[in-house]
Amino acid sequence: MSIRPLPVTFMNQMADVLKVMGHGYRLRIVEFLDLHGPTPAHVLLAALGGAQGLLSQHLAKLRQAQVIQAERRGKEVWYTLDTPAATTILNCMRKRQGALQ
Amino acid sequence: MSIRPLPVTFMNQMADVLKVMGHGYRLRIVEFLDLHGPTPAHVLLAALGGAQGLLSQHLAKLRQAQVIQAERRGKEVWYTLDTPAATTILNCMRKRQGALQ
DNA sequence: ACGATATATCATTATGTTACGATATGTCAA
DNA sequence: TTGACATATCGTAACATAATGATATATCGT
Repeated sequence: MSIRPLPVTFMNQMADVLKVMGHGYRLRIVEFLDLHGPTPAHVLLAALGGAQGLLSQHLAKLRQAQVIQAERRGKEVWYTLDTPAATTILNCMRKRQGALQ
Repeated sequence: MSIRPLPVTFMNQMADVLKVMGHGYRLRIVEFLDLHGPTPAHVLLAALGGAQGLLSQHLAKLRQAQVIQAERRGKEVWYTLDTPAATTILNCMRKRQGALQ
């Protein structure tokens, strides 16, 4: 039972997801959501720092790539991880921590 | 035993790896090496297509991020996957294929 | 030393990304 | 409806990346 190459279009989709996660700030957003579950943006802002507009832009990119989901609750917008792929990649990183540095 | 946030410097390193893999052509290079093992560049070129100089540039990026390793054997340069993280990410993608689309 | 093959690098252009500051929108409470 | 809070978007400058065509380097056989 040999492993076949994945379809090129699928590879390109996955490349987009990897690319979006391939940014320190966004990766920290993803990690925070993985550790703490659904979180409103202002809590992310307090935890991660930086300018409000910048956080919003990064959240938008993660949303576009369907890595996270947004849901408004009153004044707040709550963000949630939307793909188990993100958690899998994080866990892979956690396992490797120490081995790479 | 709760999971702690990964160190920021480590996160940034991993973000670089994800970013480098976040490109369709490079992702296909990584997949090919994962499926076929060590491979000389001209075989990759025949398999993946594109301009020779472009392949070389992408290989250089993957090398810089320590995703692959290069070893000259005579006229050829053989490339090998250098981090199990790449295989883990690929396997994650394989599991998810079909679920995303 | 020469030609052929394999790979890397360079210069350039086009395009995309990031961060910043400012401004706009949405929601609620008084 | 006004103010306060939460979030999103816009314009822009700095910077990074991608692809192309051309050229350079490396290795081998003759």
